[in-house]
Amino acid sequence: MDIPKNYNPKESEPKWLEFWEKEKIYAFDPESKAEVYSVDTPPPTVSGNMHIGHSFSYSQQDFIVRFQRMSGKNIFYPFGVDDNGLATERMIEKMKNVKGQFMPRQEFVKLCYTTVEKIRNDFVQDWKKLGVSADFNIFYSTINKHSQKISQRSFIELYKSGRQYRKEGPTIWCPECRTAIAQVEMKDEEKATSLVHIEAKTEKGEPLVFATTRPELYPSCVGISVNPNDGRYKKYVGQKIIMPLTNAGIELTTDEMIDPEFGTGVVYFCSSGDAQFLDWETRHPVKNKIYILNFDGTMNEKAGVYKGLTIAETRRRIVEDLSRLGAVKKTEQLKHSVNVHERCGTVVEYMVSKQWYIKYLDLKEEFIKYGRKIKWYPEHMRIRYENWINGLKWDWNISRQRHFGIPIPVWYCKKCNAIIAADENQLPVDPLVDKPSKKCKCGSGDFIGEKDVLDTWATSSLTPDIAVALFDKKTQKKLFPMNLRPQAHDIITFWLFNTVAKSYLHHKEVPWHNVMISGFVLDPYGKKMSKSKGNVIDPREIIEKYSADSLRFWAAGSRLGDDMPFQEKDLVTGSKFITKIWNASKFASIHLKDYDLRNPGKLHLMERWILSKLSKVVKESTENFMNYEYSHTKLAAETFFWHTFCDNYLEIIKDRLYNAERRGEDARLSAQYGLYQTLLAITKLMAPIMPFITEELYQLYFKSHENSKSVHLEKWPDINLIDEHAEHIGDFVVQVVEFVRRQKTAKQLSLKAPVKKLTIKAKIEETDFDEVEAEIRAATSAESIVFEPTRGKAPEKDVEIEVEF
RNA sequence: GGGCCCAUGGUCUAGUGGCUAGGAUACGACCUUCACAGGGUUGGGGUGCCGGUUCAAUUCCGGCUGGGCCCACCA
Repeated sequence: MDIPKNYNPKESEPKWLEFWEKEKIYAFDPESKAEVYSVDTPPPTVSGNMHIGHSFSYSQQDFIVRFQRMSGKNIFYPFGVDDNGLATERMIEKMKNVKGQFMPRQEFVKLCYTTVEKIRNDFVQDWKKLGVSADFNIFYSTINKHSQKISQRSFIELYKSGRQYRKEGPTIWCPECRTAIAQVEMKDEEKATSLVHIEAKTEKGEPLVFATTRPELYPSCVGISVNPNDGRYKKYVGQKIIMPLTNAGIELTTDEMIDPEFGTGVVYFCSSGDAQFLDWETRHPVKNKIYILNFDGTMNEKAGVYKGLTIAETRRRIVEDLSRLGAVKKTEQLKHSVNVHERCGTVVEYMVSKQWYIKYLDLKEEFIKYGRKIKWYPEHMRIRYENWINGLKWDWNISRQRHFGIPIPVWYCKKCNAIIAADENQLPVDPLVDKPSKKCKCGSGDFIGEKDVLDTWATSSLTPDIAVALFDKKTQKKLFPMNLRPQAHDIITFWLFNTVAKSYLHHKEVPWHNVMISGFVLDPYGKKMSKSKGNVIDPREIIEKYSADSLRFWAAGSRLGDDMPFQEKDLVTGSKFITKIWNASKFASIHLKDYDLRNPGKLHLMERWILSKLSKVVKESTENFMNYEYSHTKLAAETFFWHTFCDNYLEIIKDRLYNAERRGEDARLSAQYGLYQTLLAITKLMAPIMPFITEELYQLYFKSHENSKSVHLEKWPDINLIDEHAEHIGDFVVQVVEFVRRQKTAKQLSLKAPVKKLTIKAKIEETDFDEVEAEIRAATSAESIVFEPTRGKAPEKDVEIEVEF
């Protein structure tokens, strides 16, 4: 079949997407005997559209998967979406102009469900258009019934094994929005504040001044500390410090965290709303904590006369009252960064309430051990994982006071307060609607359902289980542990770590054998892209303008794990590559019209040369793909194709292809063989990176000779025809041709301008030269060639060339 | 403040203890009917700064500067 003049990705890409889907090219086959390669695909958050960072990292993982598929593996590549998180909740609130907290939970959840259901398909479309070769029929959503069941079962299992417990703990709270928020919802903000120096007295009546930026928390003060090495205060340590206004007596303790340089070197700790306190408390347990804040940010009765006041009012009043007593010694203005709720800008408070935790601090060493059982690509990313584990201070809080999430599957007995977990066979449950399957041990049938939901990470850390559980037990064994977890480096500490933790707790097994960590896309100046900076790039526009293949080609240009600044002009390279391989294939198809895959008995030296070079490129490409170094494969294949194959090989064999009557049919057949084999191999090498153009070329030409339905089901090239001697002679030919080109360019002559006499001295035997003389003559348009072997004469250069025009 | 990573022509990158540091893009010159003007050939242009190890450093080590991600953040 003829190859048309031009290639149009706008027509071609949708055509092949449809073809792949219809022909189920990427379908997982549970019955296949082939080795399984399973991938724990990251489920993107349903909160808008695919961004450029997604297109970068999903392309990179897809290169690897496509390579593994062509290597004969039975690919398990599911696709999920994450739609139970805060991001989704916020998106729905914005889309529908509602506030979840002011709606009945059932109603809000229903709204989320139906909305997400509607947009999910469009959302996933972006990933298909990128050419991600997932089996989109193996699909899950982290809020669907299936995931709810898995997630709730995980909860119950951990509860029964004693790993899951409930206790009072701090929550990050926004007093303005009156809701618990997650760490990711906070941002830093520089705020001007005043540091108030307050004078207390020691037991013996000596003054002791401490400084605070949070005087409003004064009534909840439960501790006061200095640095153990601070000589100024050593003599007071252990004494009761008498606080002005409240007359509370608080023991002066020491703590390493105190910076003697800051303020006065004396710090007070308040059990309400203060993040510092939480850290301090781990070393100084406090029996009688005082909570003075209501969830709406006002003071409660524990604050005494300040009851009912807001934080700001309390602050002003307390400073006034202390001043009246003469206890305020100084007020310094300073700037510091505080955590605020990113949506409303309110400074967050740490409130104490009942929360569910997974106990895992005792497993740090195990987690590190498991991390070392996994192969990391790139290797150094493991260090981030270990740093995170070593720094863990709290158990894993998995409860959230939110609306749209997977319900925590427990009830509390109204009579005896016992916790009743749901039965596994009644999952999924909503304790606010459903009832336990049996009565409480105390005999009561009256329950209160847990209203909190699970944090999104509690579920997304189960993606291997969720995906694998879509199949029967026998198949599951082949799928788990999975082969690969691909993801970006920003969530090593969340998603990756949490998944290892859950896998340890449930299976005593690593969730996957390999992880590949992608980098970030930065803006053209190397800065982070963010919506607020307005420097984001929409990958859909890039695909529209340049094609998905070009975008993927660009994504293949960065080494795994490296961040890459985005510059639109870099997309041009991919488009040019497409044009080049299109035209080269067009050329080949013209000259291969009468070719029927015959293997010529004897190969011409230039064919032995190109096939030897090709063998090395294939070997290099294969090794690099096996090590997740797709960028090296791309570079090797690209350079080989453009320079070795197009610039030199094609130019050199033209004479034999066009002039069979003069050069002989055998010479032509040899060239056809080299042309076919090499171009087919290049097409296959590039198929994982540019799935569309390679499919187009395969379908247009190669398919009639090969027997796969798609290039993506073809066998990965395996060619081993290394011939060092042929390479040496072939390289010599190229060297001569390039030298003559340079001479012509220097004289501003056409490359086809005839050369009167070409004189070559080289360390090459005459017999070898005879084999390639005709090639040199044709490629240089030389009228006469004088060749002289230099042999043992040891000239300065291996090759000396003279050109006479 | 801590951890990890990165630093190569204007821009994006490859690579190496020693050949003339490779490619892409941008730019200049020339070529062009035989696959390709979204082309070909060719040219100029580069190892962030300071120190150390070494016969020799772009490569190894230390520091600095700049950038990225994560963590902790000042009572």
